[in-house]
Amino acid sequence: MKGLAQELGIVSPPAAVTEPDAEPHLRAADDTRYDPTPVEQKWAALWESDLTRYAPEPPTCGKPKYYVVEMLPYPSGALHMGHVRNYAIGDALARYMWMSGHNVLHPMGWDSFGLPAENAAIKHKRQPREWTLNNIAAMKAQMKRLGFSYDWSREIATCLPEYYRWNQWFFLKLFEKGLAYRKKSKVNWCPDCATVLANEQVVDGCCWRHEGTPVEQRELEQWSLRITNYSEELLQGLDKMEGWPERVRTMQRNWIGRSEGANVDFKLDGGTETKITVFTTRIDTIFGATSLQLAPQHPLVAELVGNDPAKLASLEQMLADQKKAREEGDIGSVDKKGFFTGHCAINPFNQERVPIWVANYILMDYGTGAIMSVPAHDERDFEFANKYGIEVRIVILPRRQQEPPEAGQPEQPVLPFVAEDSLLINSGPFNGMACEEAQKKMADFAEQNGFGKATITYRLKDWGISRQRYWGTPIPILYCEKCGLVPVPEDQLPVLLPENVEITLAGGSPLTRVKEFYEVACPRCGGTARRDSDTMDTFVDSSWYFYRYTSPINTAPFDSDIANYWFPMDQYIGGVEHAILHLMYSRFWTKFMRDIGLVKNDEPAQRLFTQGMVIKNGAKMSKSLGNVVSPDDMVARYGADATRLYTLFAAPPDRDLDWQDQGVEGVYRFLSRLYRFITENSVKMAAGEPREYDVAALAPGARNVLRKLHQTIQRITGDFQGRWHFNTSVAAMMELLNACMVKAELFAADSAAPKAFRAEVQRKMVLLLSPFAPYLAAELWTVLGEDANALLRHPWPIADPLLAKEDEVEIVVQFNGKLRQRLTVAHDAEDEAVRVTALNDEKVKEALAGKQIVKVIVVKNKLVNIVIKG
RNA sequence: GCCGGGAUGGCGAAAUCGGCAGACGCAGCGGACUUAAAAUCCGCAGACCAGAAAUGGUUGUGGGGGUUCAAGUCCCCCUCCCGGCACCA
Repeated sequence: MKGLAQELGIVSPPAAVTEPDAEPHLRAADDTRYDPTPVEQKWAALWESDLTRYAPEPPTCGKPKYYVVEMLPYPSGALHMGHVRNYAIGDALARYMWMSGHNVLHPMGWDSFGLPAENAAIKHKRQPREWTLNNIAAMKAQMKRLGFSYDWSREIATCLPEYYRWNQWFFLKLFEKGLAYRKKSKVNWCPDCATVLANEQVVDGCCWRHEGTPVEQRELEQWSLRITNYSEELLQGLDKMEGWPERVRTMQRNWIGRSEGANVDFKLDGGTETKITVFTTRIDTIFGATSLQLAPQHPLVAELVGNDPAKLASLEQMLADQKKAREEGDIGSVDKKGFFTGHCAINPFNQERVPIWVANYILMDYGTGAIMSVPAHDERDFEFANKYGIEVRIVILPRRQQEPPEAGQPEQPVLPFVAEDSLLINSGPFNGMACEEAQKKMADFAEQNGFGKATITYRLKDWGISRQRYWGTPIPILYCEKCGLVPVPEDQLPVLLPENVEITLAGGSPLTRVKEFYEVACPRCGGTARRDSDTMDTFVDSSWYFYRYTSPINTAPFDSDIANYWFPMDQYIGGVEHAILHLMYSRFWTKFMRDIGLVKNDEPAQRLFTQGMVIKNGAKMSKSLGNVVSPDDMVARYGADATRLYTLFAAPPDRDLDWQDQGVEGVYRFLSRLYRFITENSVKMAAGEPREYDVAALAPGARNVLRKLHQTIQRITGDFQGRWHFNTSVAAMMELLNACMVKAELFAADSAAPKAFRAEVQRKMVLLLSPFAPYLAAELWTVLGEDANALLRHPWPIADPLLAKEDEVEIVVQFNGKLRQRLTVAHDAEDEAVRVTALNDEKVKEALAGKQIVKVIVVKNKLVNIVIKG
């Protein structure tokens, strides 16, 4: 299969990864250190020529499948260290899985639509397509140089028609099922992007891409996807997703923001049938409602306010304040303001008249945009009521205060009093009920009498996907003068994005200016129609790309049978910044695909891993801070292996990593030592040569090295199967090498140690190294006379617990928990024997003189603690 | 305010089950090799006190309390840092 760039006919040759001459001091004439560049380039070239090297086997191979994906990058032009870290983690895991007998799928692709390409087009006068494809070529070259084990034959780029036509296909399916709909509404508009943003893309009132650019509210008609149809399932699913970090699950729960309550209709006083529906989570306090509060944008406000100039002015002011607060990002701290409309409504529970107010703290886009205000039992209502002198009526009391211990009035609770572990008072027929019971009974009562019902409200909103930009997937919809809205027939997909379009950030969607695209004949009536000129949010692209990897075919988004073999992903790896956006959208997409029969899984990924950021000098790497470390520079100086290994060694993968240039050097020194250790003492075994040897006959020094080897296998295998703390895996390899170097004579040419023993140590060291530093591993495997091409699927070494076990252990003797003496005893020695040994030790006896022993605690292989008095 | 995650030498960190705190590495110091340097190799190294030294003692995992023979680890309270949500009715 051809490579992607080839297939496309890349406009200019891929930018070579430049490897400037390394620092002179690293390459002195008699420098004995490992020079990674020629070695790594040799293997990179060999691996490049073998396109099926990292291809999975067919599902019938009988091996357990393992599907690991790292989040695909945006092709900005160059990899940064965060990418390297992300991919080094995934690559180590993929290689370990191959070696432990799995059928591994490990693909890579490009999230290649998006605004930066348009900005580059404006700034450098280059076409987004050309710019993007060149970036892909450059970054792919970097990835190959880094030695990642991707099956490039499955590479996808979301900006290509082969891919985005399926976005369009999905859109039509969503439209067919009523899950894609058009609505005119207030939307978030970023003036710098010159386009609309989804709610998820607004951070503190500003654009997620342009910190400090406040998002404006504009009234626009655009396409939305009904992700809210899945609110409940998206929420419920989180409980079962134990392979996902709690942090991400919590963030998604917060984002979905489910709250249980009830809608209640208040009729307008004055005989009309007009109703105001409020949403409340505390219907049990409805007898304490002393006003209704409407959001300034509430549709009824205009009618209630009429043309009273004072009220109109207040309303205007309120809207302006809200806008300002939103732009400053401190909505919560704004002073509560409001005014009485002059109208009242009727509380359906007690037929009381309650005044209707408009208040700036009521949000139109949550619940119904109207609330019943219960000042006694809600903090915000309390504050508002005090300011405007609205009645405060207590309708619940803490249980213990229901029957005062002494005569007299029950003690007043401190207001506002919100505890749900309370009982109702002043609530007519509901008096004496517990809050929880009342909530149910009152909602039922409302429903039976037709003025309300139990309701669940979510904070999650539908996903607005229209973008007024060029570089994205065209929305496959036409607007015909006669037929109205017409979906593009499926067999006419893809709707190709036109090329050579003039890009500006002004004047709405660039596509409206491309006549041959914009103006078309209606497929139904042949009359004049125009295309939807918006493109899709790029989060559509990334919502399903990992399915496409499994079978990039041209008759469907992917082959369902093959997808069902690989899905769910066993492991998904990426940055936590996608916790809500991408990870919520792709869960939604999976559920939709399941519902139309494309896949069987409910969730895309069994396990999710979110790696920490790479920072330097305590701050995120950025050009403006001048603290960016270029992977190319590191690769040129220390090699790909050392660069990757350092990203794993410097910190546990889930924590932020503070980059230190000298740290890479340390890891590089380790690789050099290992290189020298094996090349200078290499033990090659012939094909039929026996690999067995008598362990019991090994000299103590050799036995210690063998023990350390098996302990190292245990530790590294444990890290892969457990917490992924590869920093300790690397440390363990360093310890093993140190142990070998200390006993260098064991491996010298004239060594008395069995050849098979020496070979075993060297071979297993290389096997352990290979998931982390594949180039050096391949080189050393060859040095040992083995076939480096077979290394990828060579069985992972298995630790022998008997060989790993210590014969003797050092235990400590404590007096009341304080260390007093160290003793060496046999491993697993009987507690009683250890106790006797400890108590008979000269130093211990001396220290015990005149003291009374209260108790002696023996912990096997650890310590003896003597509890003394006096 | 609510939720989640953190705080361990000069620095990155380790200690996976309550049992020797500081593995491994960086930086540092001392030594070997070298005309010299680089590279490499060997050794020292939490802090404080005593000692010429070997060594001995005290103290020490953000702060305070508790449980325990024993706490970086478990419980309660507090401080600070990072992330998410936040006038969500």
